[in-house]
Amino acid sequence: MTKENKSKFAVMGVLSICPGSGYDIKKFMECSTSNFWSESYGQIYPILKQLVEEGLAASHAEKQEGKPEKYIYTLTEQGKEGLQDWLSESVASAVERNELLLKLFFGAHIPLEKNKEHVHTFQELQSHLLEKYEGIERELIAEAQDDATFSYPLMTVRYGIHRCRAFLTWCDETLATLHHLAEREKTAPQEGQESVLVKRSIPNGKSHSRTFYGTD
Amino acid sequence: MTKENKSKFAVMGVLSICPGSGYDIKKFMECSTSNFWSESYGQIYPILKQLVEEGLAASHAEKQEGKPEKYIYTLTEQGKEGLQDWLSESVASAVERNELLLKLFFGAHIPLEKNKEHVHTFQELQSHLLEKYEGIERELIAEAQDDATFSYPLMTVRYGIHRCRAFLTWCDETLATLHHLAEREKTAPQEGQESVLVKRSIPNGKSHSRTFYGTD
DNA sequence: CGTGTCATGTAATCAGTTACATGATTCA
DNA sequence: TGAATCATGTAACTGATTACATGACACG
Repeated sequence: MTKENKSKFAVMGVLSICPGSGYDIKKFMECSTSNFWSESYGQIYPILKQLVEEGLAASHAEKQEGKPEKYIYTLTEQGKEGLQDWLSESVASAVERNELLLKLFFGAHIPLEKNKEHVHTFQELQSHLLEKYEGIERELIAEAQDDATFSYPLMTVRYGIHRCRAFLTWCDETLATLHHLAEREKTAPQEGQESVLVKRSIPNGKSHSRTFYGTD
Repeated sequence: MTKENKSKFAVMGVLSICPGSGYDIKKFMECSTSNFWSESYGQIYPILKQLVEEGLAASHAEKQEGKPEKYIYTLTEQGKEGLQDWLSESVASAVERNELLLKLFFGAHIPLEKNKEHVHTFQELQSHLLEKYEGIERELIAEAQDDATFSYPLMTVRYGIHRCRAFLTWCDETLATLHHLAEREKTAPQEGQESVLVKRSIPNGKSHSRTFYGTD
């Protein structure tokens, strides 16, 4: 199988539990999968067209009262099979980029307070997310009682909750470290504007560059 | 400031602590920032050229014994300032895609065992990562004793450790849920191949589509 | 009649990976 | 001589966002 596009399966997944228009798909994702997946119209509409061409979905126009007509897409049997095949395939784990960590890694270049701010902003974000997830969790637990189907979305929310809590713990720890570092800085001789990191950089290529933190 | 490219600052960051060639930058990232950031040559070399054009870096050729010549890049004063400015800017938090969660969300479409496999694979990955991070942590703790500079990379490793542990907890929990679901399935009347999710899908657009799990 | 929402689409652009092309040097 | 590593680069392609263009319909 040629390296398939995940967006396609995201769209098929939404159609599988709720046939609808491109517009509907976007709306669905925004309220249901937005914390781990979203698509723009620029992706959705071409994919929908492609799905029909490949016989994985079928569309029909539908008149609505008081609203413009829309094209409802439904997965074909072939489409359902295709989705199931993809769902069964093992997950390709990609390394995700993290801007916060990138900034923090080079944090010695800027005032300590700035780093604290970054962590603090992240902390607030995570605590809001946690609240949001816990709200969704409550709803889903209720629904999962009589319909086991809801257990799956629930698992994804639980993932978010575990992650949020871990990040909040890390924030506390990191803010404490930063605070501790600030204490040290006060007593130790001042380095001025120029950061320590820059000073210890290797001026020419002769010296074999050292591993800064890694294994491998 | 026009929406700036993060790759550029990643490269500048590496140069700030260790001037070197494009090749060196790649190597550095592979052993130091690979769990939250990496770049390909296709990005690095054009960026290096661009940095020189913008006066943010300077390069000079350097002959090496037993190896081909290489071009060493060093940040200029302007480059250092540019980096510091970016490091001080607040972090733009983007929603990251998660293929595992996408598959799990639609997990009701496939046999329970398949979902277990996905979680189990993820579990193994996380436990290997945790081991790796803990190894790096030990090294960095030692180094951070005499050089506070290493506290920053250490924070990024701690982030990884907290996250790994949370994910491992989630894996245990989720595997238990899946196990529990399997027990239920045995006693409950069989649904056959067709999944419940598909059955409860809304057949036409008349019915206002319900929120499947979300707030907002 | 203007604004807001519903609805569909395309074009331009950007970001990023992969594959490819080249070549020096060392070592078995 | 051929493989391995060091080293630099480009071209093609894919993936994805953003901006843009269009238009129906409702409501104030």
